[in-house]
Amino acid sequence: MSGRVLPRTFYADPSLRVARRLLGKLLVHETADGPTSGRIVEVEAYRGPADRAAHSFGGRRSARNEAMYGPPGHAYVYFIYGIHFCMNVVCREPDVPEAVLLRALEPVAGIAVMRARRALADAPEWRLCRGPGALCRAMGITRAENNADLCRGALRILDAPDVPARDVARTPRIGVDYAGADAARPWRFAVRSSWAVSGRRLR
DNA sequence: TGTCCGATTGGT
DNA sequence: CCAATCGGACAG
Repeated sequence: MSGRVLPRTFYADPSLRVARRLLGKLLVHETADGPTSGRIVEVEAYRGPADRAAHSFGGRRSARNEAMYGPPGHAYVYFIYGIHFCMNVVCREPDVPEAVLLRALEPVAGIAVMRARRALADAPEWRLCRGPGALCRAMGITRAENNADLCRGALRILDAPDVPARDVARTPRIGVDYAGADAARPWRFAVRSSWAVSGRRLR
């Protein structure tokens, strides 16, 4: 599992740009269970105080979303529906709360470990990291990884070839119908050719 | 302190 | 379509 760790400057940009560029990169997590990794194939940009769908909408700041206000290149992990965790990558400089939600990966390494963690009988590989909650479960990402530095440590993102524009789809974000006009903005990015992408089939 | 509901998932 | 399951956000 080699490859350069993405430098902090990669994340010090608007979430829309970071989201697009994150496609194709490799998320790695080394735990006591063993290493797991996957290629990022679906993400969503959350754009800060002006974005009704963002946890930082209106400048909301609390213990839960504090990581969003921290330096770029860190994880923002939150607990949702009493069951699942979701992982975001924090963007931009401190006090500018933008982030990118990781929604799906193509499993690359540690597939047996992922399958064991998912506790889904005979889960096919393409299902292991499909969806933000599923991805965290398979990768062993929980509350403990909130605020983790992605540039050094057990949870990190490695550089890998960019996905060409013709293979990238843009759609509205999923599960944010409450966000009014912002619900329709095309801030979800997904790799068309990937079988691991969540939701409805892309074109 | 009490109520409401979510950036989800998997099974019916 | 719906239950699972809990803690954040906000009203009072």
